Amino acid sequence: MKIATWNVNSLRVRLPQVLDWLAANPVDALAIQETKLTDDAFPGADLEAAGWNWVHSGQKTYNGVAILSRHPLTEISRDIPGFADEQKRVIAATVQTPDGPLRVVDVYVVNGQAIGSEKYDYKLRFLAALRDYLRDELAEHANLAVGGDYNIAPAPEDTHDPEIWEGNILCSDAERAGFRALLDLGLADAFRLHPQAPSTFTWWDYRAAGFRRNLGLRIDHLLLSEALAKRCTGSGVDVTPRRNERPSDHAPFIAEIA
DNA sequence: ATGGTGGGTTACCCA
Repeated sequence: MKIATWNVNSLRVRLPQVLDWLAANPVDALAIQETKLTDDAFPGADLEAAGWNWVHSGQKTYNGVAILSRHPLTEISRDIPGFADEQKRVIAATVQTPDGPLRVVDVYVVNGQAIGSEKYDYKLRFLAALRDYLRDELAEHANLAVGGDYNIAPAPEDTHDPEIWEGNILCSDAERAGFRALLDLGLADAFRLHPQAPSTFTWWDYRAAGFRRNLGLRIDHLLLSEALAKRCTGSGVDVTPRRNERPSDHAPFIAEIA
């Protein structure tokens, strides 16, 4: 079984690339972020024609999250219960795999813009609410995978240059503490369950030829409950879609579960 | 060290 997460930066633009990628990577679940579409504009018919079930929670221009699977999707939930938020950043569904239910939470964490800004404060509040939500999800679902764009590089080695990034947005102590609090619930960072090449990233700035020079960050993650982590046999970033024409600025991250 | 790009929209936008 394979689970993946990918920030596509506009599904309107990236749908052909997503369909191509899915054809080559028939994962059991794909968590998509930044669809930037309202629900009525979601390309559900195109996905269904290719054999994919889907759930989506979107809005105009910004944010928007979707889960795709060839298996049935049930127990669909949107947003973080009890956390008032106009922005569409969270969706969850239970994937009815042949091997049993897999709970998938898809999250697009707030970017935060700059330390000390209003958006940064919103990010920290979002992370605290997410932790409480995932605590409850874990209590109900043994097989829980939380995929998404967390907009946090967990450690200095998750940046191309700690000299530039340490203490900066996406790398501040408070953001990293918010991420660690998720791990402390009993979730494992699938990336770190297996050996990885140094300087492996999931996002590269469009500017300054960031991808060509591998000036990236590892900010997209799949967190696995203990039961899934025990069965995780591999994980890695697929950089190939980042080489496409008109690519997303993020690459997919995949975890394989036995 | 700076500024660069690419989504979206037509904004003092957001990443």
